[in-house]
Amino acid sequence: MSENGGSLILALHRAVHATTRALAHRLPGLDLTTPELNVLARLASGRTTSVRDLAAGTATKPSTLTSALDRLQGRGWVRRELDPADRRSFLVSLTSDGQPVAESVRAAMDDIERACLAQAGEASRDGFLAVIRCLTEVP
Amino acid sequence: MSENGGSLILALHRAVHATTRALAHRLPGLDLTTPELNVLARLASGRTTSVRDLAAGTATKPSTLTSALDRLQGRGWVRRELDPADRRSFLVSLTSDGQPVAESVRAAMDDIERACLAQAGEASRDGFLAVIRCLTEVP
DNA sequence: TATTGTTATACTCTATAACTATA
DNA sequence: TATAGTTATAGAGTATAACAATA
Repeated sequence: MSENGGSLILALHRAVHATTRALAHRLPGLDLTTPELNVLARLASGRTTSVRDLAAGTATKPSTLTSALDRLQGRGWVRRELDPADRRSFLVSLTSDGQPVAESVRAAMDDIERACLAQAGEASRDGFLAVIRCLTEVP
Repeated sequence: MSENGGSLILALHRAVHATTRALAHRLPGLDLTTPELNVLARLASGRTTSVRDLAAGTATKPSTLTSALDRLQGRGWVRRELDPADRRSFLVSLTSDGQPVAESVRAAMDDIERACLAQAGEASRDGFLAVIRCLTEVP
């Protein structure tokens, strides 16, 4: 496999590209972009969230989410309702049509992660998450 | 920090976005895109490579590299020479102007990684790389 | 006939700023 | 005055296919 570049950050980038392709391969015909996948994965638990929370949780810009949510809503998979407690804000949730789609996305992610941890060893998980966490919080 | 989503893949995506911003912050005025950063980081060691190798090493499409290399070449930082051994292929390398730029990119990446490992513990590195490696190779 | 790299195309993401409505 | 979300804009990435030159 030639050379790895010796950089955690370069390795990180390669992994994102690879998992994006692996997800597309496991979800044929769904034709979902990365932000759409991330939104569905986060909603799969049945949670209702604001756009702001989705932006923070999926590391995408609110303006990117607007169009991603537009597409998901256009497919009938996601719903936006005004939050009665703060009418500037939306409550984003899955529709009954969207629920199984989101679950299949989540299942594909879990499948990849399970296969990966089985190979790398469960013990690797902690080290992975520790490095990910500090890379995510680096100023 | 609200919620993490419990997914290695979502965590991976957040980390990439965060490191991209951290790099831009540490290299003000350089105005480099992600593929450009990756190319410079890979060339920083003085290595000469083909576009094909760069594509594999940075996880970007050859068609993306064409425009990234065009911009780096336009800034006088990178050079493309025909490979005499295979005249379909280019030898891509840094110019003398590009060398210090590439080294500063590499230094910024190393800086982030060092700070991160100091916090997470050197022992985390192996687990991180093991998970990254299998995520990168997942079919 | 296969491979290297470029070009072309369509769609999406990123980043930023301006804007509306609400707080 | 600040915040939530949308809209607008410009530049770039992604994916794919077609293409020329070379192998």
